[in-house]
Amino acid sequence: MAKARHSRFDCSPGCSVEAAIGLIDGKWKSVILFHLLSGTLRFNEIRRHIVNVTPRMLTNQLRELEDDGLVERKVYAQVPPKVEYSLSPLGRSMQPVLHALKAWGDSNIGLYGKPKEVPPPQQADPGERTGA
Amino acid sequence: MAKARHSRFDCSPGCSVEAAIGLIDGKWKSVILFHLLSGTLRFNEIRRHIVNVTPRMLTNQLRELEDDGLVERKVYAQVPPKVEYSLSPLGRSMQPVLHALKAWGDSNIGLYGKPKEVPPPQQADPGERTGA
DNA sequence: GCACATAGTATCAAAAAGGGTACTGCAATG
DNA sequence: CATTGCAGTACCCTTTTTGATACTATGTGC
Repeated sequence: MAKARHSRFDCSPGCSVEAAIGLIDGKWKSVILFHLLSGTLRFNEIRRHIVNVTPRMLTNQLRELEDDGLVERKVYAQVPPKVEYSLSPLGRSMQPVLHALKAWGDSNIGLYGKPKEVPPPQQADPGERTGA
Repeated sequence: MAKARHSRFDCSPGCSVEAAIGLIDGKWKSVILFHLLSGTLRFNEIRRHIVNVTPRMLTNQLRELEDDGLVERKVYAQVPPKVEYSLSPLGRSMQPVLHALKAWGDSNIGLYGKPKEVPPPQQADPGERTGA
């Protein structure tokens, strides 16, 4: 994220982890990056890839990604505007992360946004807060 | 994981990425998970690991992680309360992601939360928006 | 003339997310 | 007796993020 919303780094070992996700959180960023892994895309192409993203949001996220140096934006001075977005080398270096994320999601999330149910061992009351 | 099983589903491929990220975003979640990778911790231990986290926030994030099945919470009915947090199997399966994140952060972030500067080739005006 | 497509902006609003501080109950410690 | 530590809660507030819509400019196609 462009504005270090994620904490001030006093640098416990988790810092770099946090910093890294800080750059790819945001509702659409990771997805945008993921799509860009496959190649350069134009604004409306991304829009069509990611249903439900409004132009405002897309611009927003793309700008932040650009500001963070993960994405490159190339404008063609044509009459029907043409703007291409692609990963920068830095963005491309994010590939392992994105793949790890996707791999995890594919195997642990039921494609509906929630983690798969882990069958509880033999709990009578799985939802209890275990209050003493 | 290249193809596992095709989710015969119209969700764009980025979905699982987004879902995965959705579970570990939040200002402190990834750091908490990261610390828990090393082993079980008690509430105040985590607090001490992550400077600047307020109890409210910590509870908050831990509860969300618990709700998402990534973290397990174990309460001991002792008099000075004792609560242990540890990764669930699902949370542990996040390890590759967390490590990828950390690896990326370590090599691409200057420990101050910003991506390392990529030395610009020979640009006189690095900040231009390239407006058509 | 009119609509369409491109790549966005502008303007408004609502909802999350994050944050601070004070406070709880109880036992052991000093 | 007062204090400390544990594991949080309660309350209230600010900031950030997300969102829908409508609107811009321009050239092409009908």
